Amino acid sequence: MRSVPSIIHLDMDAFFAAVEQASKPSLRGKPVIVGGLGGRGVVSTASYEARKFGVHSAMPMAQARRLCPNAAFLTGRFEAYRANSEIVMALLRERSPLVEPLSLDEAFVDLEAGPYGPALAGATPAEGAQLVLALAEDLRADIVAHTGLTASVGAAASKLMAKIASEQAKPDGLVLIEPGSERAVLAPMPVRALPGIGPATEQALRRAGLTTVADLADAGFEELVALLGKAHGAGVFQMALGWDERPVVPDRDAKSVSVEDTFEVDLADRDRILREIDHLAARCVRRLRAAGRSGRTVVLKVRRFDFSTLTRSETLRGPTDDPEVIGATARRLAMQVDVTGGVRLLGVGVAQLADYTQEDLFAQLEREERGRFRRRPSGRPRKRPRPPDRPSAAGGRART
DNA sequence: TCTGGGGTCCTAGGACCC
DNA sequence: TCTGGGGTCCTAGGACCC
Repeated sequence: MRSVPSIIHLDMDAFFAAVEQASKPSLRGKPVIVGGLGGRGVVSTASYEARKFGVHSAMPMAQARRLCPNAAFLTGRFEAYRANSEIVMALLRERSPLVEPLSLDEAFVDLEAGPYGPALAGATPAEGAQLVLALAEDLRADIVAHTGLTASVGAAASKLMAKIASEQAKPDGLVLIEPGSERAVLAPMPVRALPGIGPATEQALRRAGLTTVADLADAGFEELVALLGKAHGAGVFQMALGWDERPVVPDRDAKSVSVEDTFEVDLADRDRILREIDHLAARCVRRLRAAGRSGRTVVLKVRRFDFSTLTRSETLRGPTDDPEVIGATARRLAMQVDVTGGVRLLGVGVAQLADYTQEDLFAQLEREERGRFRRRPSGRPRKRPRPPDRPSAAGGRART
């Protein structure tokens, strides 16, 4: 691991709410809550003023209203957030070409690959740390100057520790973790401080008597793998030791595109459900095409009245960006789902993405195939009838 | 007060192939 | 007849993150 803390993690403070406050002075210093305003909305971002009342992300909006009735409640304005995000990301890229955005408001930057890389590489650890601190403060000031928004920055020798540092820096702060001090810094922290450990993993670890990161390190590789499975267990053990060699990777291609809608009132009518699926498919395709991609696997997501959520997917013979094909596939999948009692959410997504195909030959094939089936004399089953929860998959592949 | 929307990665079983 | 073993693809679900 490097001896200079030249990886930084930047996290904008209460980003959506802060953008609203920056663009509307009357909101400054007041609680602002951004999220879904409908009956089933949740909080997307709460300003720090609102957090004092106990409001936080993912909280149902109705609860937020009870806790903080005098807040300004706003729906998201994503164009504004995206515009501010682009300004911030551009400022990061001035510091290094190695910028890895994690979301609109968060990114890793590897300063070693930037203009100060040589200086950092040639520096003693102490000099290097001083230089990183100066660069990070300059960055934070630059962001305020260009956007009026504050950011918290963590600097360390790895992504893991930079992320932990930025968490400690919030809000509007800068924290540097000295290379070599990783284990000592992590040891007293609760396991939840490690990225990738959520409520379920925390519970599993607690049942085994492990509550701090030091406990994880002491437990050892074998026990963590037995408890959490191969990949997760091994990853958690490495993190517990402060060990992380993951590079900062810019320009990661999306692996799936999806859209979903939660309805104000559950949908019970099958025809209405099928119409909604068509709309979702059209929206999904718009996003797919905007990204210049096409997809081979169509995924339907259904959340029922009781919040039970299931997915059904079908892999086509080739990638498509045809809304007719994606819509028809999703509708077909919907016919396999029991919707009695009602549906609160529908989603349509596409995975196994490929770069845009000019001719979209596979969509043609899919259309021809459907046409053939329609012409088939009625009453005759096409091929073998599909079992209700097992759509044909291998059969399609064999004809490719 | 019931619980958004957009993603990522992992696991596990069955099909299929050699 | 009590029956391999590995690799890959597909599907479903779950945990997690912002």
